[in-house]
This record gives sequence, structure tokens and C-alpha cells, in this order.
Amino acid sequence: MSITPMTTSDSQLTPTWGPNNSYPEVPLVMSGYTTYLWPHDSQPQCWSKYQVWEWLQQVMDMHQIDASNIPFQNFDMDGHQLCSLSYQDFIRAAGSMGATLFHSITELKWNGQCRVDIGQLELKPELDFPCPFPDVSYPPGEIFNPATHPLAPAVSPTPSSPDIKRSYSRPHQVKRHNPRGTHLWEFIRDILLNPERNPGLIKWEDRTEGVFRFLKSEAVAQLWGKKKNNSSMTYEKLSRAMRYYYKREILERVDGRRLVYKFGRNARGWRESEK
DNA sequence: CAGAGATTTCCTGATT
DNA sequence: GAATCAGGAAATCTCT
Repeated sequence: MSITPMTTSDSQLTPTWGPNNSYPEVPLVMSGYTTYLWPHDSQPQCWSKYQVWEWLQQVMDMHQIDASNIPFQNFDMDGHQLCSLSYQDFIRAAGSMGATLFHSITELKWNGQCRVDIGQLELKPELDFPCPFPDVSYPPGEIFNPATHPLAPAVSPTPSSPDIKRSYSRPHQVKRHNPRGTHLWEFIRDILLNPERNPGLIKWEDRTEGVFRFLKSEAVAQLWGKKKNNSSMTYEKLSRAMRYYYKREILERVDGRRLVYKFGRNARGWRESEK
């Protein structure tokens, strides 16, 4: 096995948010739903619209519910607005998941106000840069473990959210379907959704159409490899995985343009506003 | 342990 | 010629 040591230039490999340990390991143990310490501002009131969506995605992940079942467009708002929603607003916006979301945000608000003993968690109060990917770097086994999650209720899908899928052969136990945490396309999406944390790795070509372009292909591959604990990841291999997404319509082919991809109908959470 | 899903690895050939 | 793109095929990993 001759792994050519990346012909990549150094300039490609220095994402501002962490050349070595790019991802602050922040699996956390806050109370209740907030199993991960939210990497963003602890005050949801300060979240941007993107962070609100990330939170949505996160909560869905925690409850094993496909995020595509939540109408993200109903949450086209920043943290301040989100925090002002009533319980009923959440129910209206997210159906049966509304209660769970309400519970989660209430808890986060509460935690933010009370400054929960984050100190006892191994998190540095002030990270230089918040991890751009909320669920990044799940050390296998250390992360959210549904089986031991203290408060995770068995979210029972109700008629109001007909599409809630996931396997519920065992109604009392939530299960992850996502074997390795974040999927590649989600990883890519999250880089794009965090422009302030994206040191020129990938860039939107057409934001509304979901067209984006890799600027530092090998750097992204290295980052992906780091996340997967695979130091031999290359753009060549990453792109093969990307091509598999065409068939699943998570990505659409963009002909003739190198390093350019486009999100497909099955990719969720990338739109600025899905109105 | 088997099976499934999602890559990962390798490879050949075509394009840019 | 190098970097990409296209896919097929098989291997690997993790989870159910």
C-alpha cells in the first residue's frame, strides 16, 4: 500500500478551525434532551438561523427521527424568534415533534440562563471556534447513547407527522440508523452552512439551487478522513462516495464543471429558506 | 452471526 | 501529464 502523501499543498490543509484536532470533542452530558453540549452559544437566543436548523437536525437525530419529517421552513427564524415561540407554536410548526422541540429549547434556554455546570464537563468555556458540526467527532461509543439517555422519551410517531419513519420495531427504544454519525453529505452541508467556520473549503456557487464547489478538495477529504479516523482519505475516494449519492438523489450531477455538485431532492437542511 | 447501509478502496477508462 | 469524473466490484465497518 503506497499511500502517496497527498500532493496537496499545505495551504489546503489548514482550516482555521483546527489543523490537528479540528473538532473540539464535545459530546456532552447536559441534562435531559441536551445530550450534547450545544457547540454554539449556550444561549439559543443568540443563534443564527443556521444554528436553529442545526439544533433541529440535532434533536431529530437524538430521537431517531428523520429530519426530513420536520418542515424546516417552519423554522426559518433565528434563535431569538425561536425562543419566543409558544408551545402551541411548536406544535403547529412541527406536529408531534413540536412538544419535544419545545422541551429541548426550553431546557437550552434554562441552561443558558443558569449557566449549568458546564465546568464539570470537559468543555472549555471559550472555544476558539465552535465546532461547525454539531455531531462531529463522535468518539464511538461515547456519544449519545439512546439506551442510556436519561430523559429521552420514546417519541411515538403520531398521525400528525405521517412520515416519521425510522424503525420502531421496539417502541420503547430509540435507535440510530445513522451508523457512523454524520453522513458525508451532511458533513459537506454543515461546512457550507457555517461560512464563518469554513475557511474556503467549499463554496456555494448557487445558494438557492444548492450548487456548490470544492475549493480545497484534498483539505475537505482530509477533514472527512479525520472525522472518520481515516488518515488515508483522499478526494478521489471521497468523490466516489459523492457519486454514489447521485443514484439516491441526495446529489444531482452537474455536468462539465469540475468539483461542482448540487444537492438533490433527498438532501435536507441546506436551503436558506425552503419557502 | 447474518444482513443491511454507507462508505472505502481499487481500478480502468474517459475528460478536461 | 495531472486532476477529475464515472462507475463497477469487492472490502470494510457499524449497527440492528
